Amino acid sequence: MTLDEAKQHLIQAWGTLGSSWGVSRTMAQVHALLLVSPVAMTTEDIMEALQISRGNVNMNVRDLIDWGIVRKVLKPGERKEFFEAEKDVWKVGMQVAKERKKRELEPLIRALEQVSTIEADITDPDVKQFAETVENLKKFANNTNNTLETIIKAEENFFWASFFKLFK
Amino acid sequence: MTLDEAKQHLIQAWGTLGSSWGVSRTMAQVHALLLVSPVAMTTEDIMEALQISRGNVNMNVRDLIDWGIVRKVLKPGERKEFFEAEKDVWKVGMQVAKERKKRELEPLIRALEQVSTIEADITDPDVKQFAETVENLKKFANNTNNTLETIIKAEENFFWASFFKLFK
DNA sequence: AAATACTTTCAAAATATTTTGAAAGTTCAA
DNA sequence: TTGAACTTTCAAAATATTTTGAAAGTATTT
Repeated sequence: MTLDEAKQHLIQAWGTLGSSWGVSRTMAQVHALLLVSPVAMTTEDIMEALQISRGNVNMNVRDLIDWGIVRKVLKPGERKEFFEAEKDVWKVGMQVAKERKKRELEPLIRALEQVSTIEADITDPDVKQFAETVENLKKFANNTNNTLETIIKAEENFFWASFFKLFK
Repeated sequence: MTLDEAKQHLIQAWGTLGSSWGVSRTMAQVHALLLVSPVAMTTEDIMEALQISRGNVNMNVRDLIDWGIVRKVLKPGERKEFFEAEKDVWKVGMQVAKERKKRELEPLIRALEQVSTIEADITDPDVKQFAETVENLKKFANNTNNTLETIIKAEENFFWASFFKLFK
């Protein structure tokens, strides 16, 4: 397998996986492309490499930037914008965990809070069982949220710790 | 908020969230419906409650059964099949983690193994950096896989432990 | 100020996914 | 074996998502 074949394979695999992670195939492919590119790429480069339109590249790159896993880089003397992916896979993982927590878990927790304001006869066994299910869901969601929070915090501290070591 | 309103709210919220978890809205809604139903439901009940077609109910219930979070129950004397959701949200969470591990993480790891069989000049800096990125992805994926494995195993042991306690 | 080099937007087109419902399949009782 | 009660399948329709590309927008140079 040559380098280019290997890259193609990885981009394909990443793209396929994307869909099960709630990310569109193209967005995942753009991410993979930047991840394995040794240099920052322009919109044109990405269009060419993945055979997709300008608008498509623009939207997906913007989303990846929103996720905090791709950066815009400006090269002195160049008008064009270049894009590069965060290469530290741990940081990528943490960033994704952080965003998913914010986008998925937190809205769920808010919805559950809402639903648990139900005002009904607590002696009704149906009400009681519903209240219990919601309570369990809340506990579960909060527990997951806290666990993620702890892991993310720990990772961030670890990151800053190694960062500050540079100045010691 | 009445019981029925609260149920509707929860079913809606669960459905909305489903999409970001790579599960179709309807499948998530069927799950939520069964989760908050105090009794097992028939295909007709689900059709009625969610206003969806027979075929749709059939497919989604089958998928939920595949995920291991909904069970078919047969009532003596009844020809119809009834469905009920696993009510223990921890078990549901573990089951989902287990399935996602199998369906998403494991294929990724296999793809990465494939890609790392690249045979190319290791002195080429581009090849070297690619190999490194793949190596890091592998480490990350394996680490996540092992962590999940450990958590799932721990939960299962815990479950069986409490189960056996019943007989002490 | 005008031309140039780029980026962004967004309505329409293409594509992918989900849903329907009727027909085919299955099971069971008589 | 037939018919009634139910479940499953799947091609076509409906719906949702993604992609395109040209026009509008923005920034920089001349």
